[in-house]
Amino acid sequence: MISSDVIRGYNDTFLLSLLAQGDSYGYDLSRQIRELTDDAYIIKETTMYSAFTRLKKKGYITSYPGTVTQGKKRTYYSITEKGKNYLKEKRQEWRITKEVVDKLVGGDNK
Amino acid sequence: MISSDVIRGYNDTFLLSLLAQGDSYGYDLSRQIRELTDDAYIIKETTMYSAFTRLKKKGYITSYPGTVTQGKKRTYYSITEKGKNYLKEKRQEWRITKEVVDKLVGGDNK
DNA sequence: CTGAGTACAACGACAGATGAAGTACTTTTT
DNA sequence: AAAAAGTACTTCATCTGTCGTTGTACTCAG
Repeated sequence: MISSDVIRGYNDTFLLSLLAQGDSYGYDLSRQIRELTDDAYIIKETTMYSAFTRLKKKGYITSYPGTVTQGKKRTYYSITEKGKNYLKEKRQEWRITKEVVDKLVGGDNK
Repeated sequence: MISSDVIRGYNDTFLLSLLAQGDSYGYDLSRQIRELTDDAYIIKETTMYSAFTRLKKKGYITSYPGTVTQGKKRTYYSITEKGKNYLKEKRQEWRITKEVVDKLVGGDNK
């Protein structure tokens, strides 16, 4: 199980990437992450909610109250144009990061 | 230019990976990193030297004074067996991390 | 009525990265 | 001969994202 610390700073990008496919709320996004990675990565609740705060402050997402279906009321999140641009940059950055780390971690890793 | 924060936690692995090819000293290792990545990643001095302290404390490297050739005296570093095992684990981890992030950053990134 | 699941929030602690500054000696440039 | 640039390392305080703990609040299955 990959630690969140390993991919530090990319949690924001994960959330934005999922939100780019449609509005959603915290609990569901964390479930999506877990399922997409076959339990290889499970985002911590605290990590996720502090990410939302950060993303909102930066203007990358907006939030609105959702319909209460189960338990506590949901908060839905929506990606903004600014958020989409940031996501684009991050996707580009990830491509370069991969190459850089591959070279340096090296060891003929097949 | 990739920030060290992006690949947080992997600086230790970079240094170990280079030391696995032979003993070296700080300044030279930082130069190797810069050249290997074509200036795409330049490790900060403070980041590197604090990494050495950490790696020594964990028993992944040992150090010994080198011959003074230019300026201040060099400190050479050597990877230990424990360090080699850690490096192996990290290389494995990186392979998984790449897959996980690829899935989550997604967006048909070509 | 108890426990598991859904859904979120506040708080303090931690660790790696960073910026700024300093030490010390050598080589190159002006 | 003085200044600047390069080599090589150190100390210290600060920042930021993550993590652990705890708490709130409601629903549903047994």
